[in-house]
Amino acid sequence: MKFSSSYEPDQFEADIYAAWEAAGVFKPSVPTVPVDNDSDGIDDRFENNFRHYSIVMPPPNANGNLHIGHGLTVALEDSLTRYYRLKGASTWYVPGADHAGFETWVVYERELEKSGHTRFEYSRDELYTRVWDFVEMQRGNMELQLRALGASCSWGDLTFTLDENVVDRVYTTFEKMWNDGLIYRGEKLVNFCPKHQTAFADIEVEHKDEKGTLWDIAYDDVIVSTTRPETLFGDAAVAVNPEDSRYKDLIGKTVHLPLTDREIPVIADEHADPEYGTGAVKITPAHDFDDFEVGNRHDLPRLQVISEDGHMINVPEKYEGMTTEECRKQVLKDLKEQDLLKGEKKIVHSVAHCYKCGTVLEPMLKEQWFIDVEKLAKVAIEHLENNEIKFYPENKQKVLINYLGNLKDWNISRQIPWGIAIPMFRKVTKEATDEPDWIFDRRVNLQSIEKSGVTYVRDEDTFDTWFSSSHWPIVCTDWSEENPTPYYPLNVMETGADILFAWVARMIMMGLYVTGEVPFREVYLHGLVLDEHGQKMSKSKGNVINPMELVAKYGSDAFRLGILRGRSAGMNQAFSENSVVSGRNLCNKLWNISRLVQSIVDEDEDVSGEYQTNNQGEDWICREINNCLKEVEKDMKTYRFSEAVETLYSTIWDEYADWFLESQKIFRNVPLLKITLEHLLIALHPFAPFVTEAIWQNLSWTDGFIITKEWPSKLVYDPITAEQFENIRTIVSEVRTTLQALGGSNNSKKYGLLFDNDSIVEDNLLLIKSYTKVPEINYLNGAPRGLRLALANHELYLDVPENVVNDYRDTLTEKILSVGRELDALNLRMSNPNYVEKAPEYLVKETRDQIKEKEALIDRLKTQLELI
RNA sequence: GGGCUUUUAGCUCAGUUGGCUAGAGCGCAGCAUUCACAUUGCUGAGGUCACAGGUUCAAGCCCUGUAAAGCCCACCA
Repeated sequence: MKFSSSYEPDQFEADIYAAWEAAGVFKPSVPTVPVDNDSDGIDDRFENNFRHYSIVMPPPNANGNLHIGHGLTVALEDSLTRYYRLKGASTWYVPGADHAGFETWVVYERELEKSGHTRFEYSRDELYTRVWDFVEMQRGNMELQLRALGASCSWGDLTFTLDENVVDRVYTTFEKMWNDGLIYRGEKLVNFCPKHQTAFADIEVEHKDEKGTLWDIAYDDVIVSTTRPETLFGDAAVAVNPEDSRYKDLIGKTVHLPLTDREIPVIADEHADPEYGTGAVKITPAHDFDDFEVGNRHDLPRLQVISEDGHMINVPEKYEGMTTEECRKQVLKDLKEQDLLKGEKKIVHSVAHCYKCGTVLEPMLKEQWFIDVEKLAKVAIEHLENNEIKFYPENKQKVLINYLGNLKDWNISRQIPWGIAIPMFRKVTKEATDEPDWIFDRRVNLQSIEKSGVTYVRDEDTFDTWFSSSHWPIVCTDWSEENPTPYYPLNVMETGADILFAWVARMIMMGLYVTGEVPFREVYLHGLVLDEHGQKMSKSKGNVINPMELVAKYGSDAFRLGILRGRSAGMNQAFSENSVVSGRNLCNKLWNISRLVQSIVDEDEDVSGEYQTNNQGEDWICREINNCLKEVEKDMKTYRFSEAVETLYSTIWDEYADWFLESQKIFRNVPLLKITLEHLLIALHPFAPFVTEAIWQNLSWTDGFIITKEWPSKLVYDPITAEQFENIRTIVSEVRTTLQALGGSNNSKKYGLLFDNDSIVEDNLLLIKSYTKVPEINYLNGAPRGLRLALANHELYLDVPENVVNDYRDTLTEKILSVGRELDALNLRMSNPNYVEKAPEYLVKETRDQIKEKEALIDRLKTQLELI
């Protein structure tokens, strides 16, 4: 006997994981590149879908630790992987690590600052090397944590987002897009973080409502309203609404720009809202997104008055070099002195912030690389509307289509050194007028290149990480034009619902652009893991749960079972340690179940051979296990993880342990015990990989690894006999309930049972005795006495003395009343002719049968009451 | 301003094409104790399914509206 009395996860987990890895069981069993594919008459596509199962991990930050969301991701993805592996598919779960461009850069820059240095002391290339080393030092942590969570991923295929093949693929796509005219260099307003000195894509910007002030400033006869007086030096016009009668006469004239000697035109534009402020608005094309558009419509000059580091430039000397904040104060003061400040109002408006440091973002005129997304989005929408990708939850499909329909061009330039260098070189030889201003070249290790006597220097920017990660399904599966792997498209993309737009949308666009196919067949989006009160976890609130601590405390399986509990696609749901405790309990229960089965097997060592069923309980458990397997299969197909776990939980605990195993203490059926336990272990394995493998390795008769076994086939049993077991369960339950209802303590020790002619009871005396724990069951000699079990309707009596029976009168009366109420409801339904006519026949028949049953039950209960 | 989601037991959630007496885990109350497991077993209490209408023989589920909570998108100077 190798089983200790409780399951101790830390005694097994590390060894088991190491053994799996050593045995190579995580690798796909069918090669990932196509082998010579002889025609065997089977449709390749069908065969591919049938035999391969591929899933890639959303790459965790190589530099960080896993958080609770990663814990959920791994629990979901690994359960799928293990399930399909058991189902016989060649599964390929590709792990990844993210260089996390901006995130990591922020961390690194903080380290630099701590050591008293700044980014300006180093060249871009030096910084890149330094960050690389910094990340390299940390990288192992994340991988160890994935192992502790039990991720059965193919480690040899781990993809880092800066791997050579990733960079190659990204450059190939970029070159193709450049040649296709989908990439352009544009001077546009971009959201710029003055602290981090980089631009962002629209999607990375965090808008927050903030209190601000709306000032009214007199520009001659026109009073404009603005929240940013300091930008007035960049004004190119004043706009009024063409329908606004107040200003009609002014359109086309000029007004004097305060604090300067400039005159600017008054223009008519829809942008000006007559209802807002004074109805006249100053137009600053270089520092406001709306104004930029207005400027384009009216061909206005873009005057930049704020530098990238947030200081005033190109302004009257007095203001030159001030920060925007200082300048605002000074401008307001000067305006007031000249009596040009006509009013102020407190307002709440939405302000763009850096999602990392919270700094207010400055709209900044910059030359950047943009992707013209219109065509890409259009193709993506077509495929989505064609239902080529199935979404869980379903509604995200529409949400995504809607998003893609309104997408603006995508800024892919970032001014940070940590990332994939943009492979573009700018012409610096001025005389070469015939040559293009920019050329594509992969030699980004060079700062400058020569081409037919012309010198070009490399753009120092790097790619937005979403640009490279939009290739994730392609690069992880090593797809290529020459060798399109059967593992692409992925069977499923599992990731967070919060990055539907940032990542999923872009993977779809890029997958279609590069391969012509959608990158995955299904998408499962998980929601946020909230704390137990439904609050978002955050460091500042101090409610962050570290998954690795829970793994250490309760075991990896317990964590996985716990985090899957009560969770459904796309929903932000609460999580508490309780659910992990319940998972831990299940593991221990299964361990002890196995311990008991093993002990029976040990005692009856010589029994072997095929299983067969010999009594009601045995047929019944076969039926229940079959149902459970069917349910789990259905749940896995529809990504209902929580339900799958719940089904297994109750089958293992409430049915196998509480009913079947108890019966097996009397009837021992070793072959059946073995096969049923194996079935349950295999079925639970996707969710609780370690404890099931630990048990598998400890059982005397099993061999190999459970991880590579076959998903159980259905058990053979007799359905009629199985159903008879329900009788026994009803009898036992009624005995228990009645004993409890009698009040007092130790009832099950005090009273025995009496039975009369009743084959079910007679055949199962020992079993009933064992379940109910009554001291004895005797044949009833003479007239019935005690309490007859009226619900179960069997010739079985609780042998209790008359005074105790009397105490039971109230319970009985109450029972008669409640059954009577149910009967009334049924009769009412039948008295409705529409019901009898329109409801399906089987329902009407069912109602009739139930009425009969209830009537009979009331009769029995009444008879009994009279007897008392 | 547009869109999405949620509202079911004390808490966290199921309830898949409408079908009768709405489920689970945790928590709570009572009973049990040399039994594989106290990380246990047995029993029980607890719900006008947010609200108001409507469709239907039948509504937690479908439709309309209201309220509350949360999220996303958008240029409000």
